[in-house]
Amino acid sequence: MRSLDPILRRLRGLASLSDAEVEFVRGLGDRRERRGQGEQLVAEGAAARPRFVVSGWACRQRLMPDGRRQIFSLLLPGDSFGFGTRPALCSVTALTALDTMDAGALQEAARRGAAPGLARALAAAETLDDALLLDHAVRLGRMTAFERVAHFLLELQQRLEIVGLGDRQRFPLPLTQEILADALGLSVVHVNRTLQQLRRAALLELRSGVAILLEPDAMARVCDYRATTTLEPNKAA
Amino acid sequence: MRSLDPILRRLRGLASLSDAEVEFVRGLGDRRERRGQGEQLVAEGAAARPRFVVSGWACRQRLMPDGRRQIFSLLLPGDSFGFGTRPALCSVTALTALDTMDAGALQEAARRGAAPGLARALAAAETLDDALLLDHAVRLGRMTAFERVAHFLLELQQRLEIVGLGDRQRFPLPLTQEILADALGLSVVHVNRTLQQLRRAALLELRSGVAILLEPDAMARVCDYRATTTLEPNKAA
DNA sequence: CGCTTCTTTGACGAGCCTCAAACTGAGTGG
DNA sequence: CCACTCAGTTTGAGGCTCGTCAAAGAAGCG
Repeated sequence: MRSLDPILRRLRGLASLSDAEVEFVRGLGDRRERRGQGEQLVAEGAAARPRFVVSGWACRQRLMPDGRRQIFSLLLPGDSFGFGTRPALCSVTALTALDTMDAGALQEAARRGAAPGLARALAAAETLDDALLLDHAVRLGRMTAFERVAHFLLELQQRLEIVGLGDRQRFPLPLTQEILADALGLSVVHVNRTLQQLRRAALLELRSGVAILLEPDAMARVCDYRATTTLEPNKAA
Repeated sequence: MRSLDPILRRLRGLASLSDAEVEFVRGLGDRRERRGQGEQLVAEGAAARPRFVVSGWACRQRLMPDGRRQIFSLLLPGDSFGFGTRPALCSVTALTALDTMDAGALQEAARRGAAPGLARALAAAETLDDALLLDHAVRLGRMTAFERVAHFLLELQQRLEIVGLGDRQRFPLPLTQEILADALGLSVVHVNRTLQQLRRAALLELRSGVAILLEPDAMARVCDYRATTTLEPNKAA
């Protein structure tokens, strides 16, 4: 089941999994759900069931009554959401067409101790999410528009490379500038101008949904990007 | 032990506690630690031991190499930090002189099922922290300076009232404008001018470390403030 | 008191936003 | 196959918000 690769790559990057655990995840393949762009997967305050993103992009977000939106994080293929038993603190919305997979059985297995590796991977995933949210708060509160965009693109590059959807320089970016604006706390117009600035600086190329970081290291320097990782890197391949 | 009131008030606001559990918390009173203003309580990446703030204010924050600072949340009397077993994602620093109390025994009791009420309260506290962090991200990303300050003051009013350190209008505010600036993603000068704007609008009074919200409801309207609470309010007094 | 920290004020400029309109490209239907 | 539409991107003009720099008050504190 090739389509589960991002999920497995992500989990194995977060903790070592036994062969049985890998098979267990592969066996989850049923219980898919397909959602269209713009559909809400989880409402704020609702009890969510645990799921993985199989393909497509989603986000956690909140809307203000006057229409302003803040995106807290992007959910990429391989990412999980709805774990933990509490009601959702923000809504989850599909940014593109989306395939998700139910992970209730996985959560249950981890909970009762049947899959220690998976349990560790899920805990690490949660920690990583929290760390990325702090990174995001720093972007929003203390970085310039130029730094925010660069920093955000570097984060996406890293996360997508981990799940096998991009390399060190190139990755899919199926987002409108409006979505970037709502994630980065900027206006659409200013996102547009900032992207042009990155292009003029020969740091970035954008072509039909693909981003190319021409000089990732230089880009990381201008925004003080440092990869956010968990502390237990996977020792196994 | 009157000094433990904020802690007990907060926990009982998050979940119903048995009498035994209340006594258990009271019995924790030893193992205090006193820290001076500016001291770091937890370093980023360090393993933290669980503690309560008994008195004084602290914050979670990150520093950028060039000196920029982002404050993620304030820790008020009654607040806990260092729970959970993972290394700290950001540092914790005393904003005033500070008294903390070790809560290792409490965490242990909750973990092994000996104190279900306390366990629920701790889980609710964590959820609330997460929710407040999302509120904060919305402030940083999508609110004007005026809205940010108003919204932040309303949050503080609510949290302090819960722990018995203020009423509907009045509460202690032992923060410099620089700290407010680093929390709200603004410059000190602009925080100053925004506070004056709130005073001119007859919404706020500040006198020697005490804030007075002259019209909390009007203030809540201008920044669309809605109290962030957990879903299990305490039924008992 | 004299020092330091914090607050306040002014002047100025840059960053970012808003409004508005033109442009592009990918459907879509005639 | 060609308008036509619609979402998204780009550009321009103008202005407000907010930041920076600098210095003057005010307020704690030893």
